[in-house]
Amino acid sequence: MSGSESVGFTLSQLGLETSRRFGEIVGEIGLEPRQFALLRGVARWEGDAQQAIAERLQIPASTMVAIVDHLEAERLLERRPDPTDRRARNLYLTPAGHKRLAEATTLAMGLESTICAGLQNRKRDLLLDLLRHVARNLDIPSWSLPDKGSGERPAGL
Amino acid sequence: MSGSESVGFTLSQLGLETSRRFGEIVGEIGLEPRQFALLRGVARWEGDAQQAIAERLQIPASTMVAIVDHLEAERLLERRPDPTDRRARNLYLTPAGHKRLAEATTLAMGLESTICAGLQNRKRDLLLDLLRHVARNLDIPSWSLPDKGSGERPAGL
DNA sequence: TATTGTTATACTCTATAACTATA
DNA sequence: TATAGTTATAGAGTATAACAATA
Repeated sequence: MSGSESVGFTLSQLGLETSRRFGEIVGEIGLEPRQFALLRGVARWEGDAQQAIAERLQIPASTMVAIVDHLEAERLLERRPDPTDRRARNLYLTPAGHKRLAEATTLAMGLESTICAGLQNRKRDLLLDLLRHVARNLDIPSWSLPDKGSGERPAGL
Repeated sequence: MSGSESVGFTLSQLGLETSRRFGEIVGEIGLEPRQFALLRGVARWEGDAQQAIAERLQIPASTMVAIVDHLEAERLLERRPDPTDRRARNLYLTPAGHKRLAEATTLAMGLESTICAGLQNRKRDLLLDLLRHVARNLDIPSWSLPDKGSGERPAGL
């Protein structure tokens, strides 16, 4: 973790730098990483209540309010009253929200290309396999990791 | 970075979890990750001035004061006056500091074992090679990554 | 004038708990 | 009573800039 030849240390460095780069890149179109994560979440669970989505993304309720406020002020998503429960606010992406999410996704794919530059497909797959092995060693639940076509997908960075 | 099959997303997840685990583990012997990083830095550059070490670890001067205060209160390191510059304070590990650093290093090696469990040496080396390739793609300077026996080593997580 | 270490301060981030309106 | 969303608030963490001693 801390010395030479350490997988742990290298992973923590690369993870930090990857997150930093991602934040920098989506920042160019005016998004913070967790705003991007929320746009993805709303796209995935469109029409669900604000707190239901917050819970799945592990965002505290009070923090959620601020993020939704901001994205709503930018007209990227909307709160709509729930017809069957007047306490609840259901979340929907606006057309602008869909567009912004698509842009951010494109940027994320660009970063993925940068990260994997010079790796043949076979080596990239090998790397992913090895990383998934490590994920299991760290007890990272599979639903929080990308994998081949199984059900739930992660909502963001 | 955000979707399935993404190296970027997986790296950021693993990096976060690795750092979290490391913090948890060294926490058991009363250290925070950056306190560990500083102990390592002082061991590596023992006798150098407080700010010189802070700069190498990219710790702001005012933050450094608090960390050194704490470690000095715990008698893990000492400030000693510089005989040639009365403004400067040179840092030294105490015997207890050396001991604590060794304990933390042992714990870090344990985490490394957990991370790499079930990987043959050949696969582990392959993983490290692939991660170094990614590091180059991300312009992470080689001096900040563990590598085979070259000069400067990273000071901590 | 510049630099070392320190202190004070301001700022961000986040979570906790109180509050309202509903259920 | 309990829950959805909101607001207010307090805490941690961190950086910025002012300060005293020394170069």
